[in-house]
Amino acid sequence: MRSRELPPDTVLAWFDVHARDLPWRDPDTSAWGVLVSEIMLQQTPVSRVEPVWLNWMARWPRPSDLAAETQGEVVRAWGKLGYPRRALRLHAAATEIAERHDDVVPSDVDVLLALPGIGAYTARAVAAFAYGQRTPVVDTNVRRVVARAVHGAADAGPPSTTRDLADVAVLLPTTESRAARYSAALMELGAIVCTARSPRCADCPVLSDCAWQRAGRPAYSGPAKPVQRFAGTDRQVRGLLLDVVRGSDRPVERHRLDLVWADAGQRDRCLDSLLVDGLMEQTDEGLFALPGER
DNA sequence: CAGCCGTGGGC
DNA sequence: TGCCCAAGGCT
Repeated sequence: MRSRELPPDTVLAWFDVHARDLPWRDPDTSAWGVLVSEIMLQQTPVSRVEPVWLNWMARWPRPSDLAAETQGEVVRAWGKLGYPRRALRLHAAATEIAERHDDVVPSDVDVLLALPGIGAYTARAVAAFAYGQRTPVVDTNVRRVVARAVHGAADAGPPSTTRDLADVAVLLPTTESRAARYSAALMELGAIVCTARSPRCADCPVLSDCAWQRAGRPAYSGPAKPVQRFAGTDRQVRGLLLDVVRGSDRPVERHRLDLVWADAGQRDRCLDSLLVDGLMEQTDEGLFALPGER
């Protein structure tokens, strides 16, 4: 099955010319490097990931290198990428890969899915981009591109993994290597042309085939998307607390943490949740440190 | 499955 | 400014 709106030849030719030169796209990048990039890129812009990824790969070129590190060092190297539990999960995944997969990142989607921090998107991204497999890779960019070009809608509706995967599966070219590259191309199209706000339709390779364009670019009519607050949430407070500990080379006193947020109840709750998550530990003297750095 | 989990940049 | 958005995953 071929898509009239997203023809592989057109999309691939565009990608050949316009693909960004990202370090994890270097042909020499290992499957481990691809996996690390995909975890870091979850909900995080490319520009912030690049320097951290370069440092990370120079320091821990194999899963076993990361597995040998303390959790605290890993959380510290994660820096301010956000969602630091990803760092712990990546460390746990590296440990499993080192111990149970002979230090080789699995290529099978179902095996990848069993690793911590790897879900429907990341498993298929690794299978496609590290191992060249033909499998639908569906992220927010792809969902938007398909919603517009194929379905004629301004944006994708609520995500449904099963439906989204089937939706994209029928678009993939038959040839394995072309399919993998096509997946990367759809993501790139969504990232730099078919963007969420003010899409650059004039630069789009499939403008003349686009169903949304054909329909006169109607406004989004689906259900309202839930807006994520941040200011004042536990997420913000956790971030502030962890930042204090992450920025210190020795365990910090409770008083230092009390300074970052006035509401003692919320502060205590967040501190406790950080301890429960394993992002922090308390020393015998009652000081706070990154895990494994007591 | 809806809500939660960081952070910063653009408009 | 406040809001939206950024290569999601987990419970």
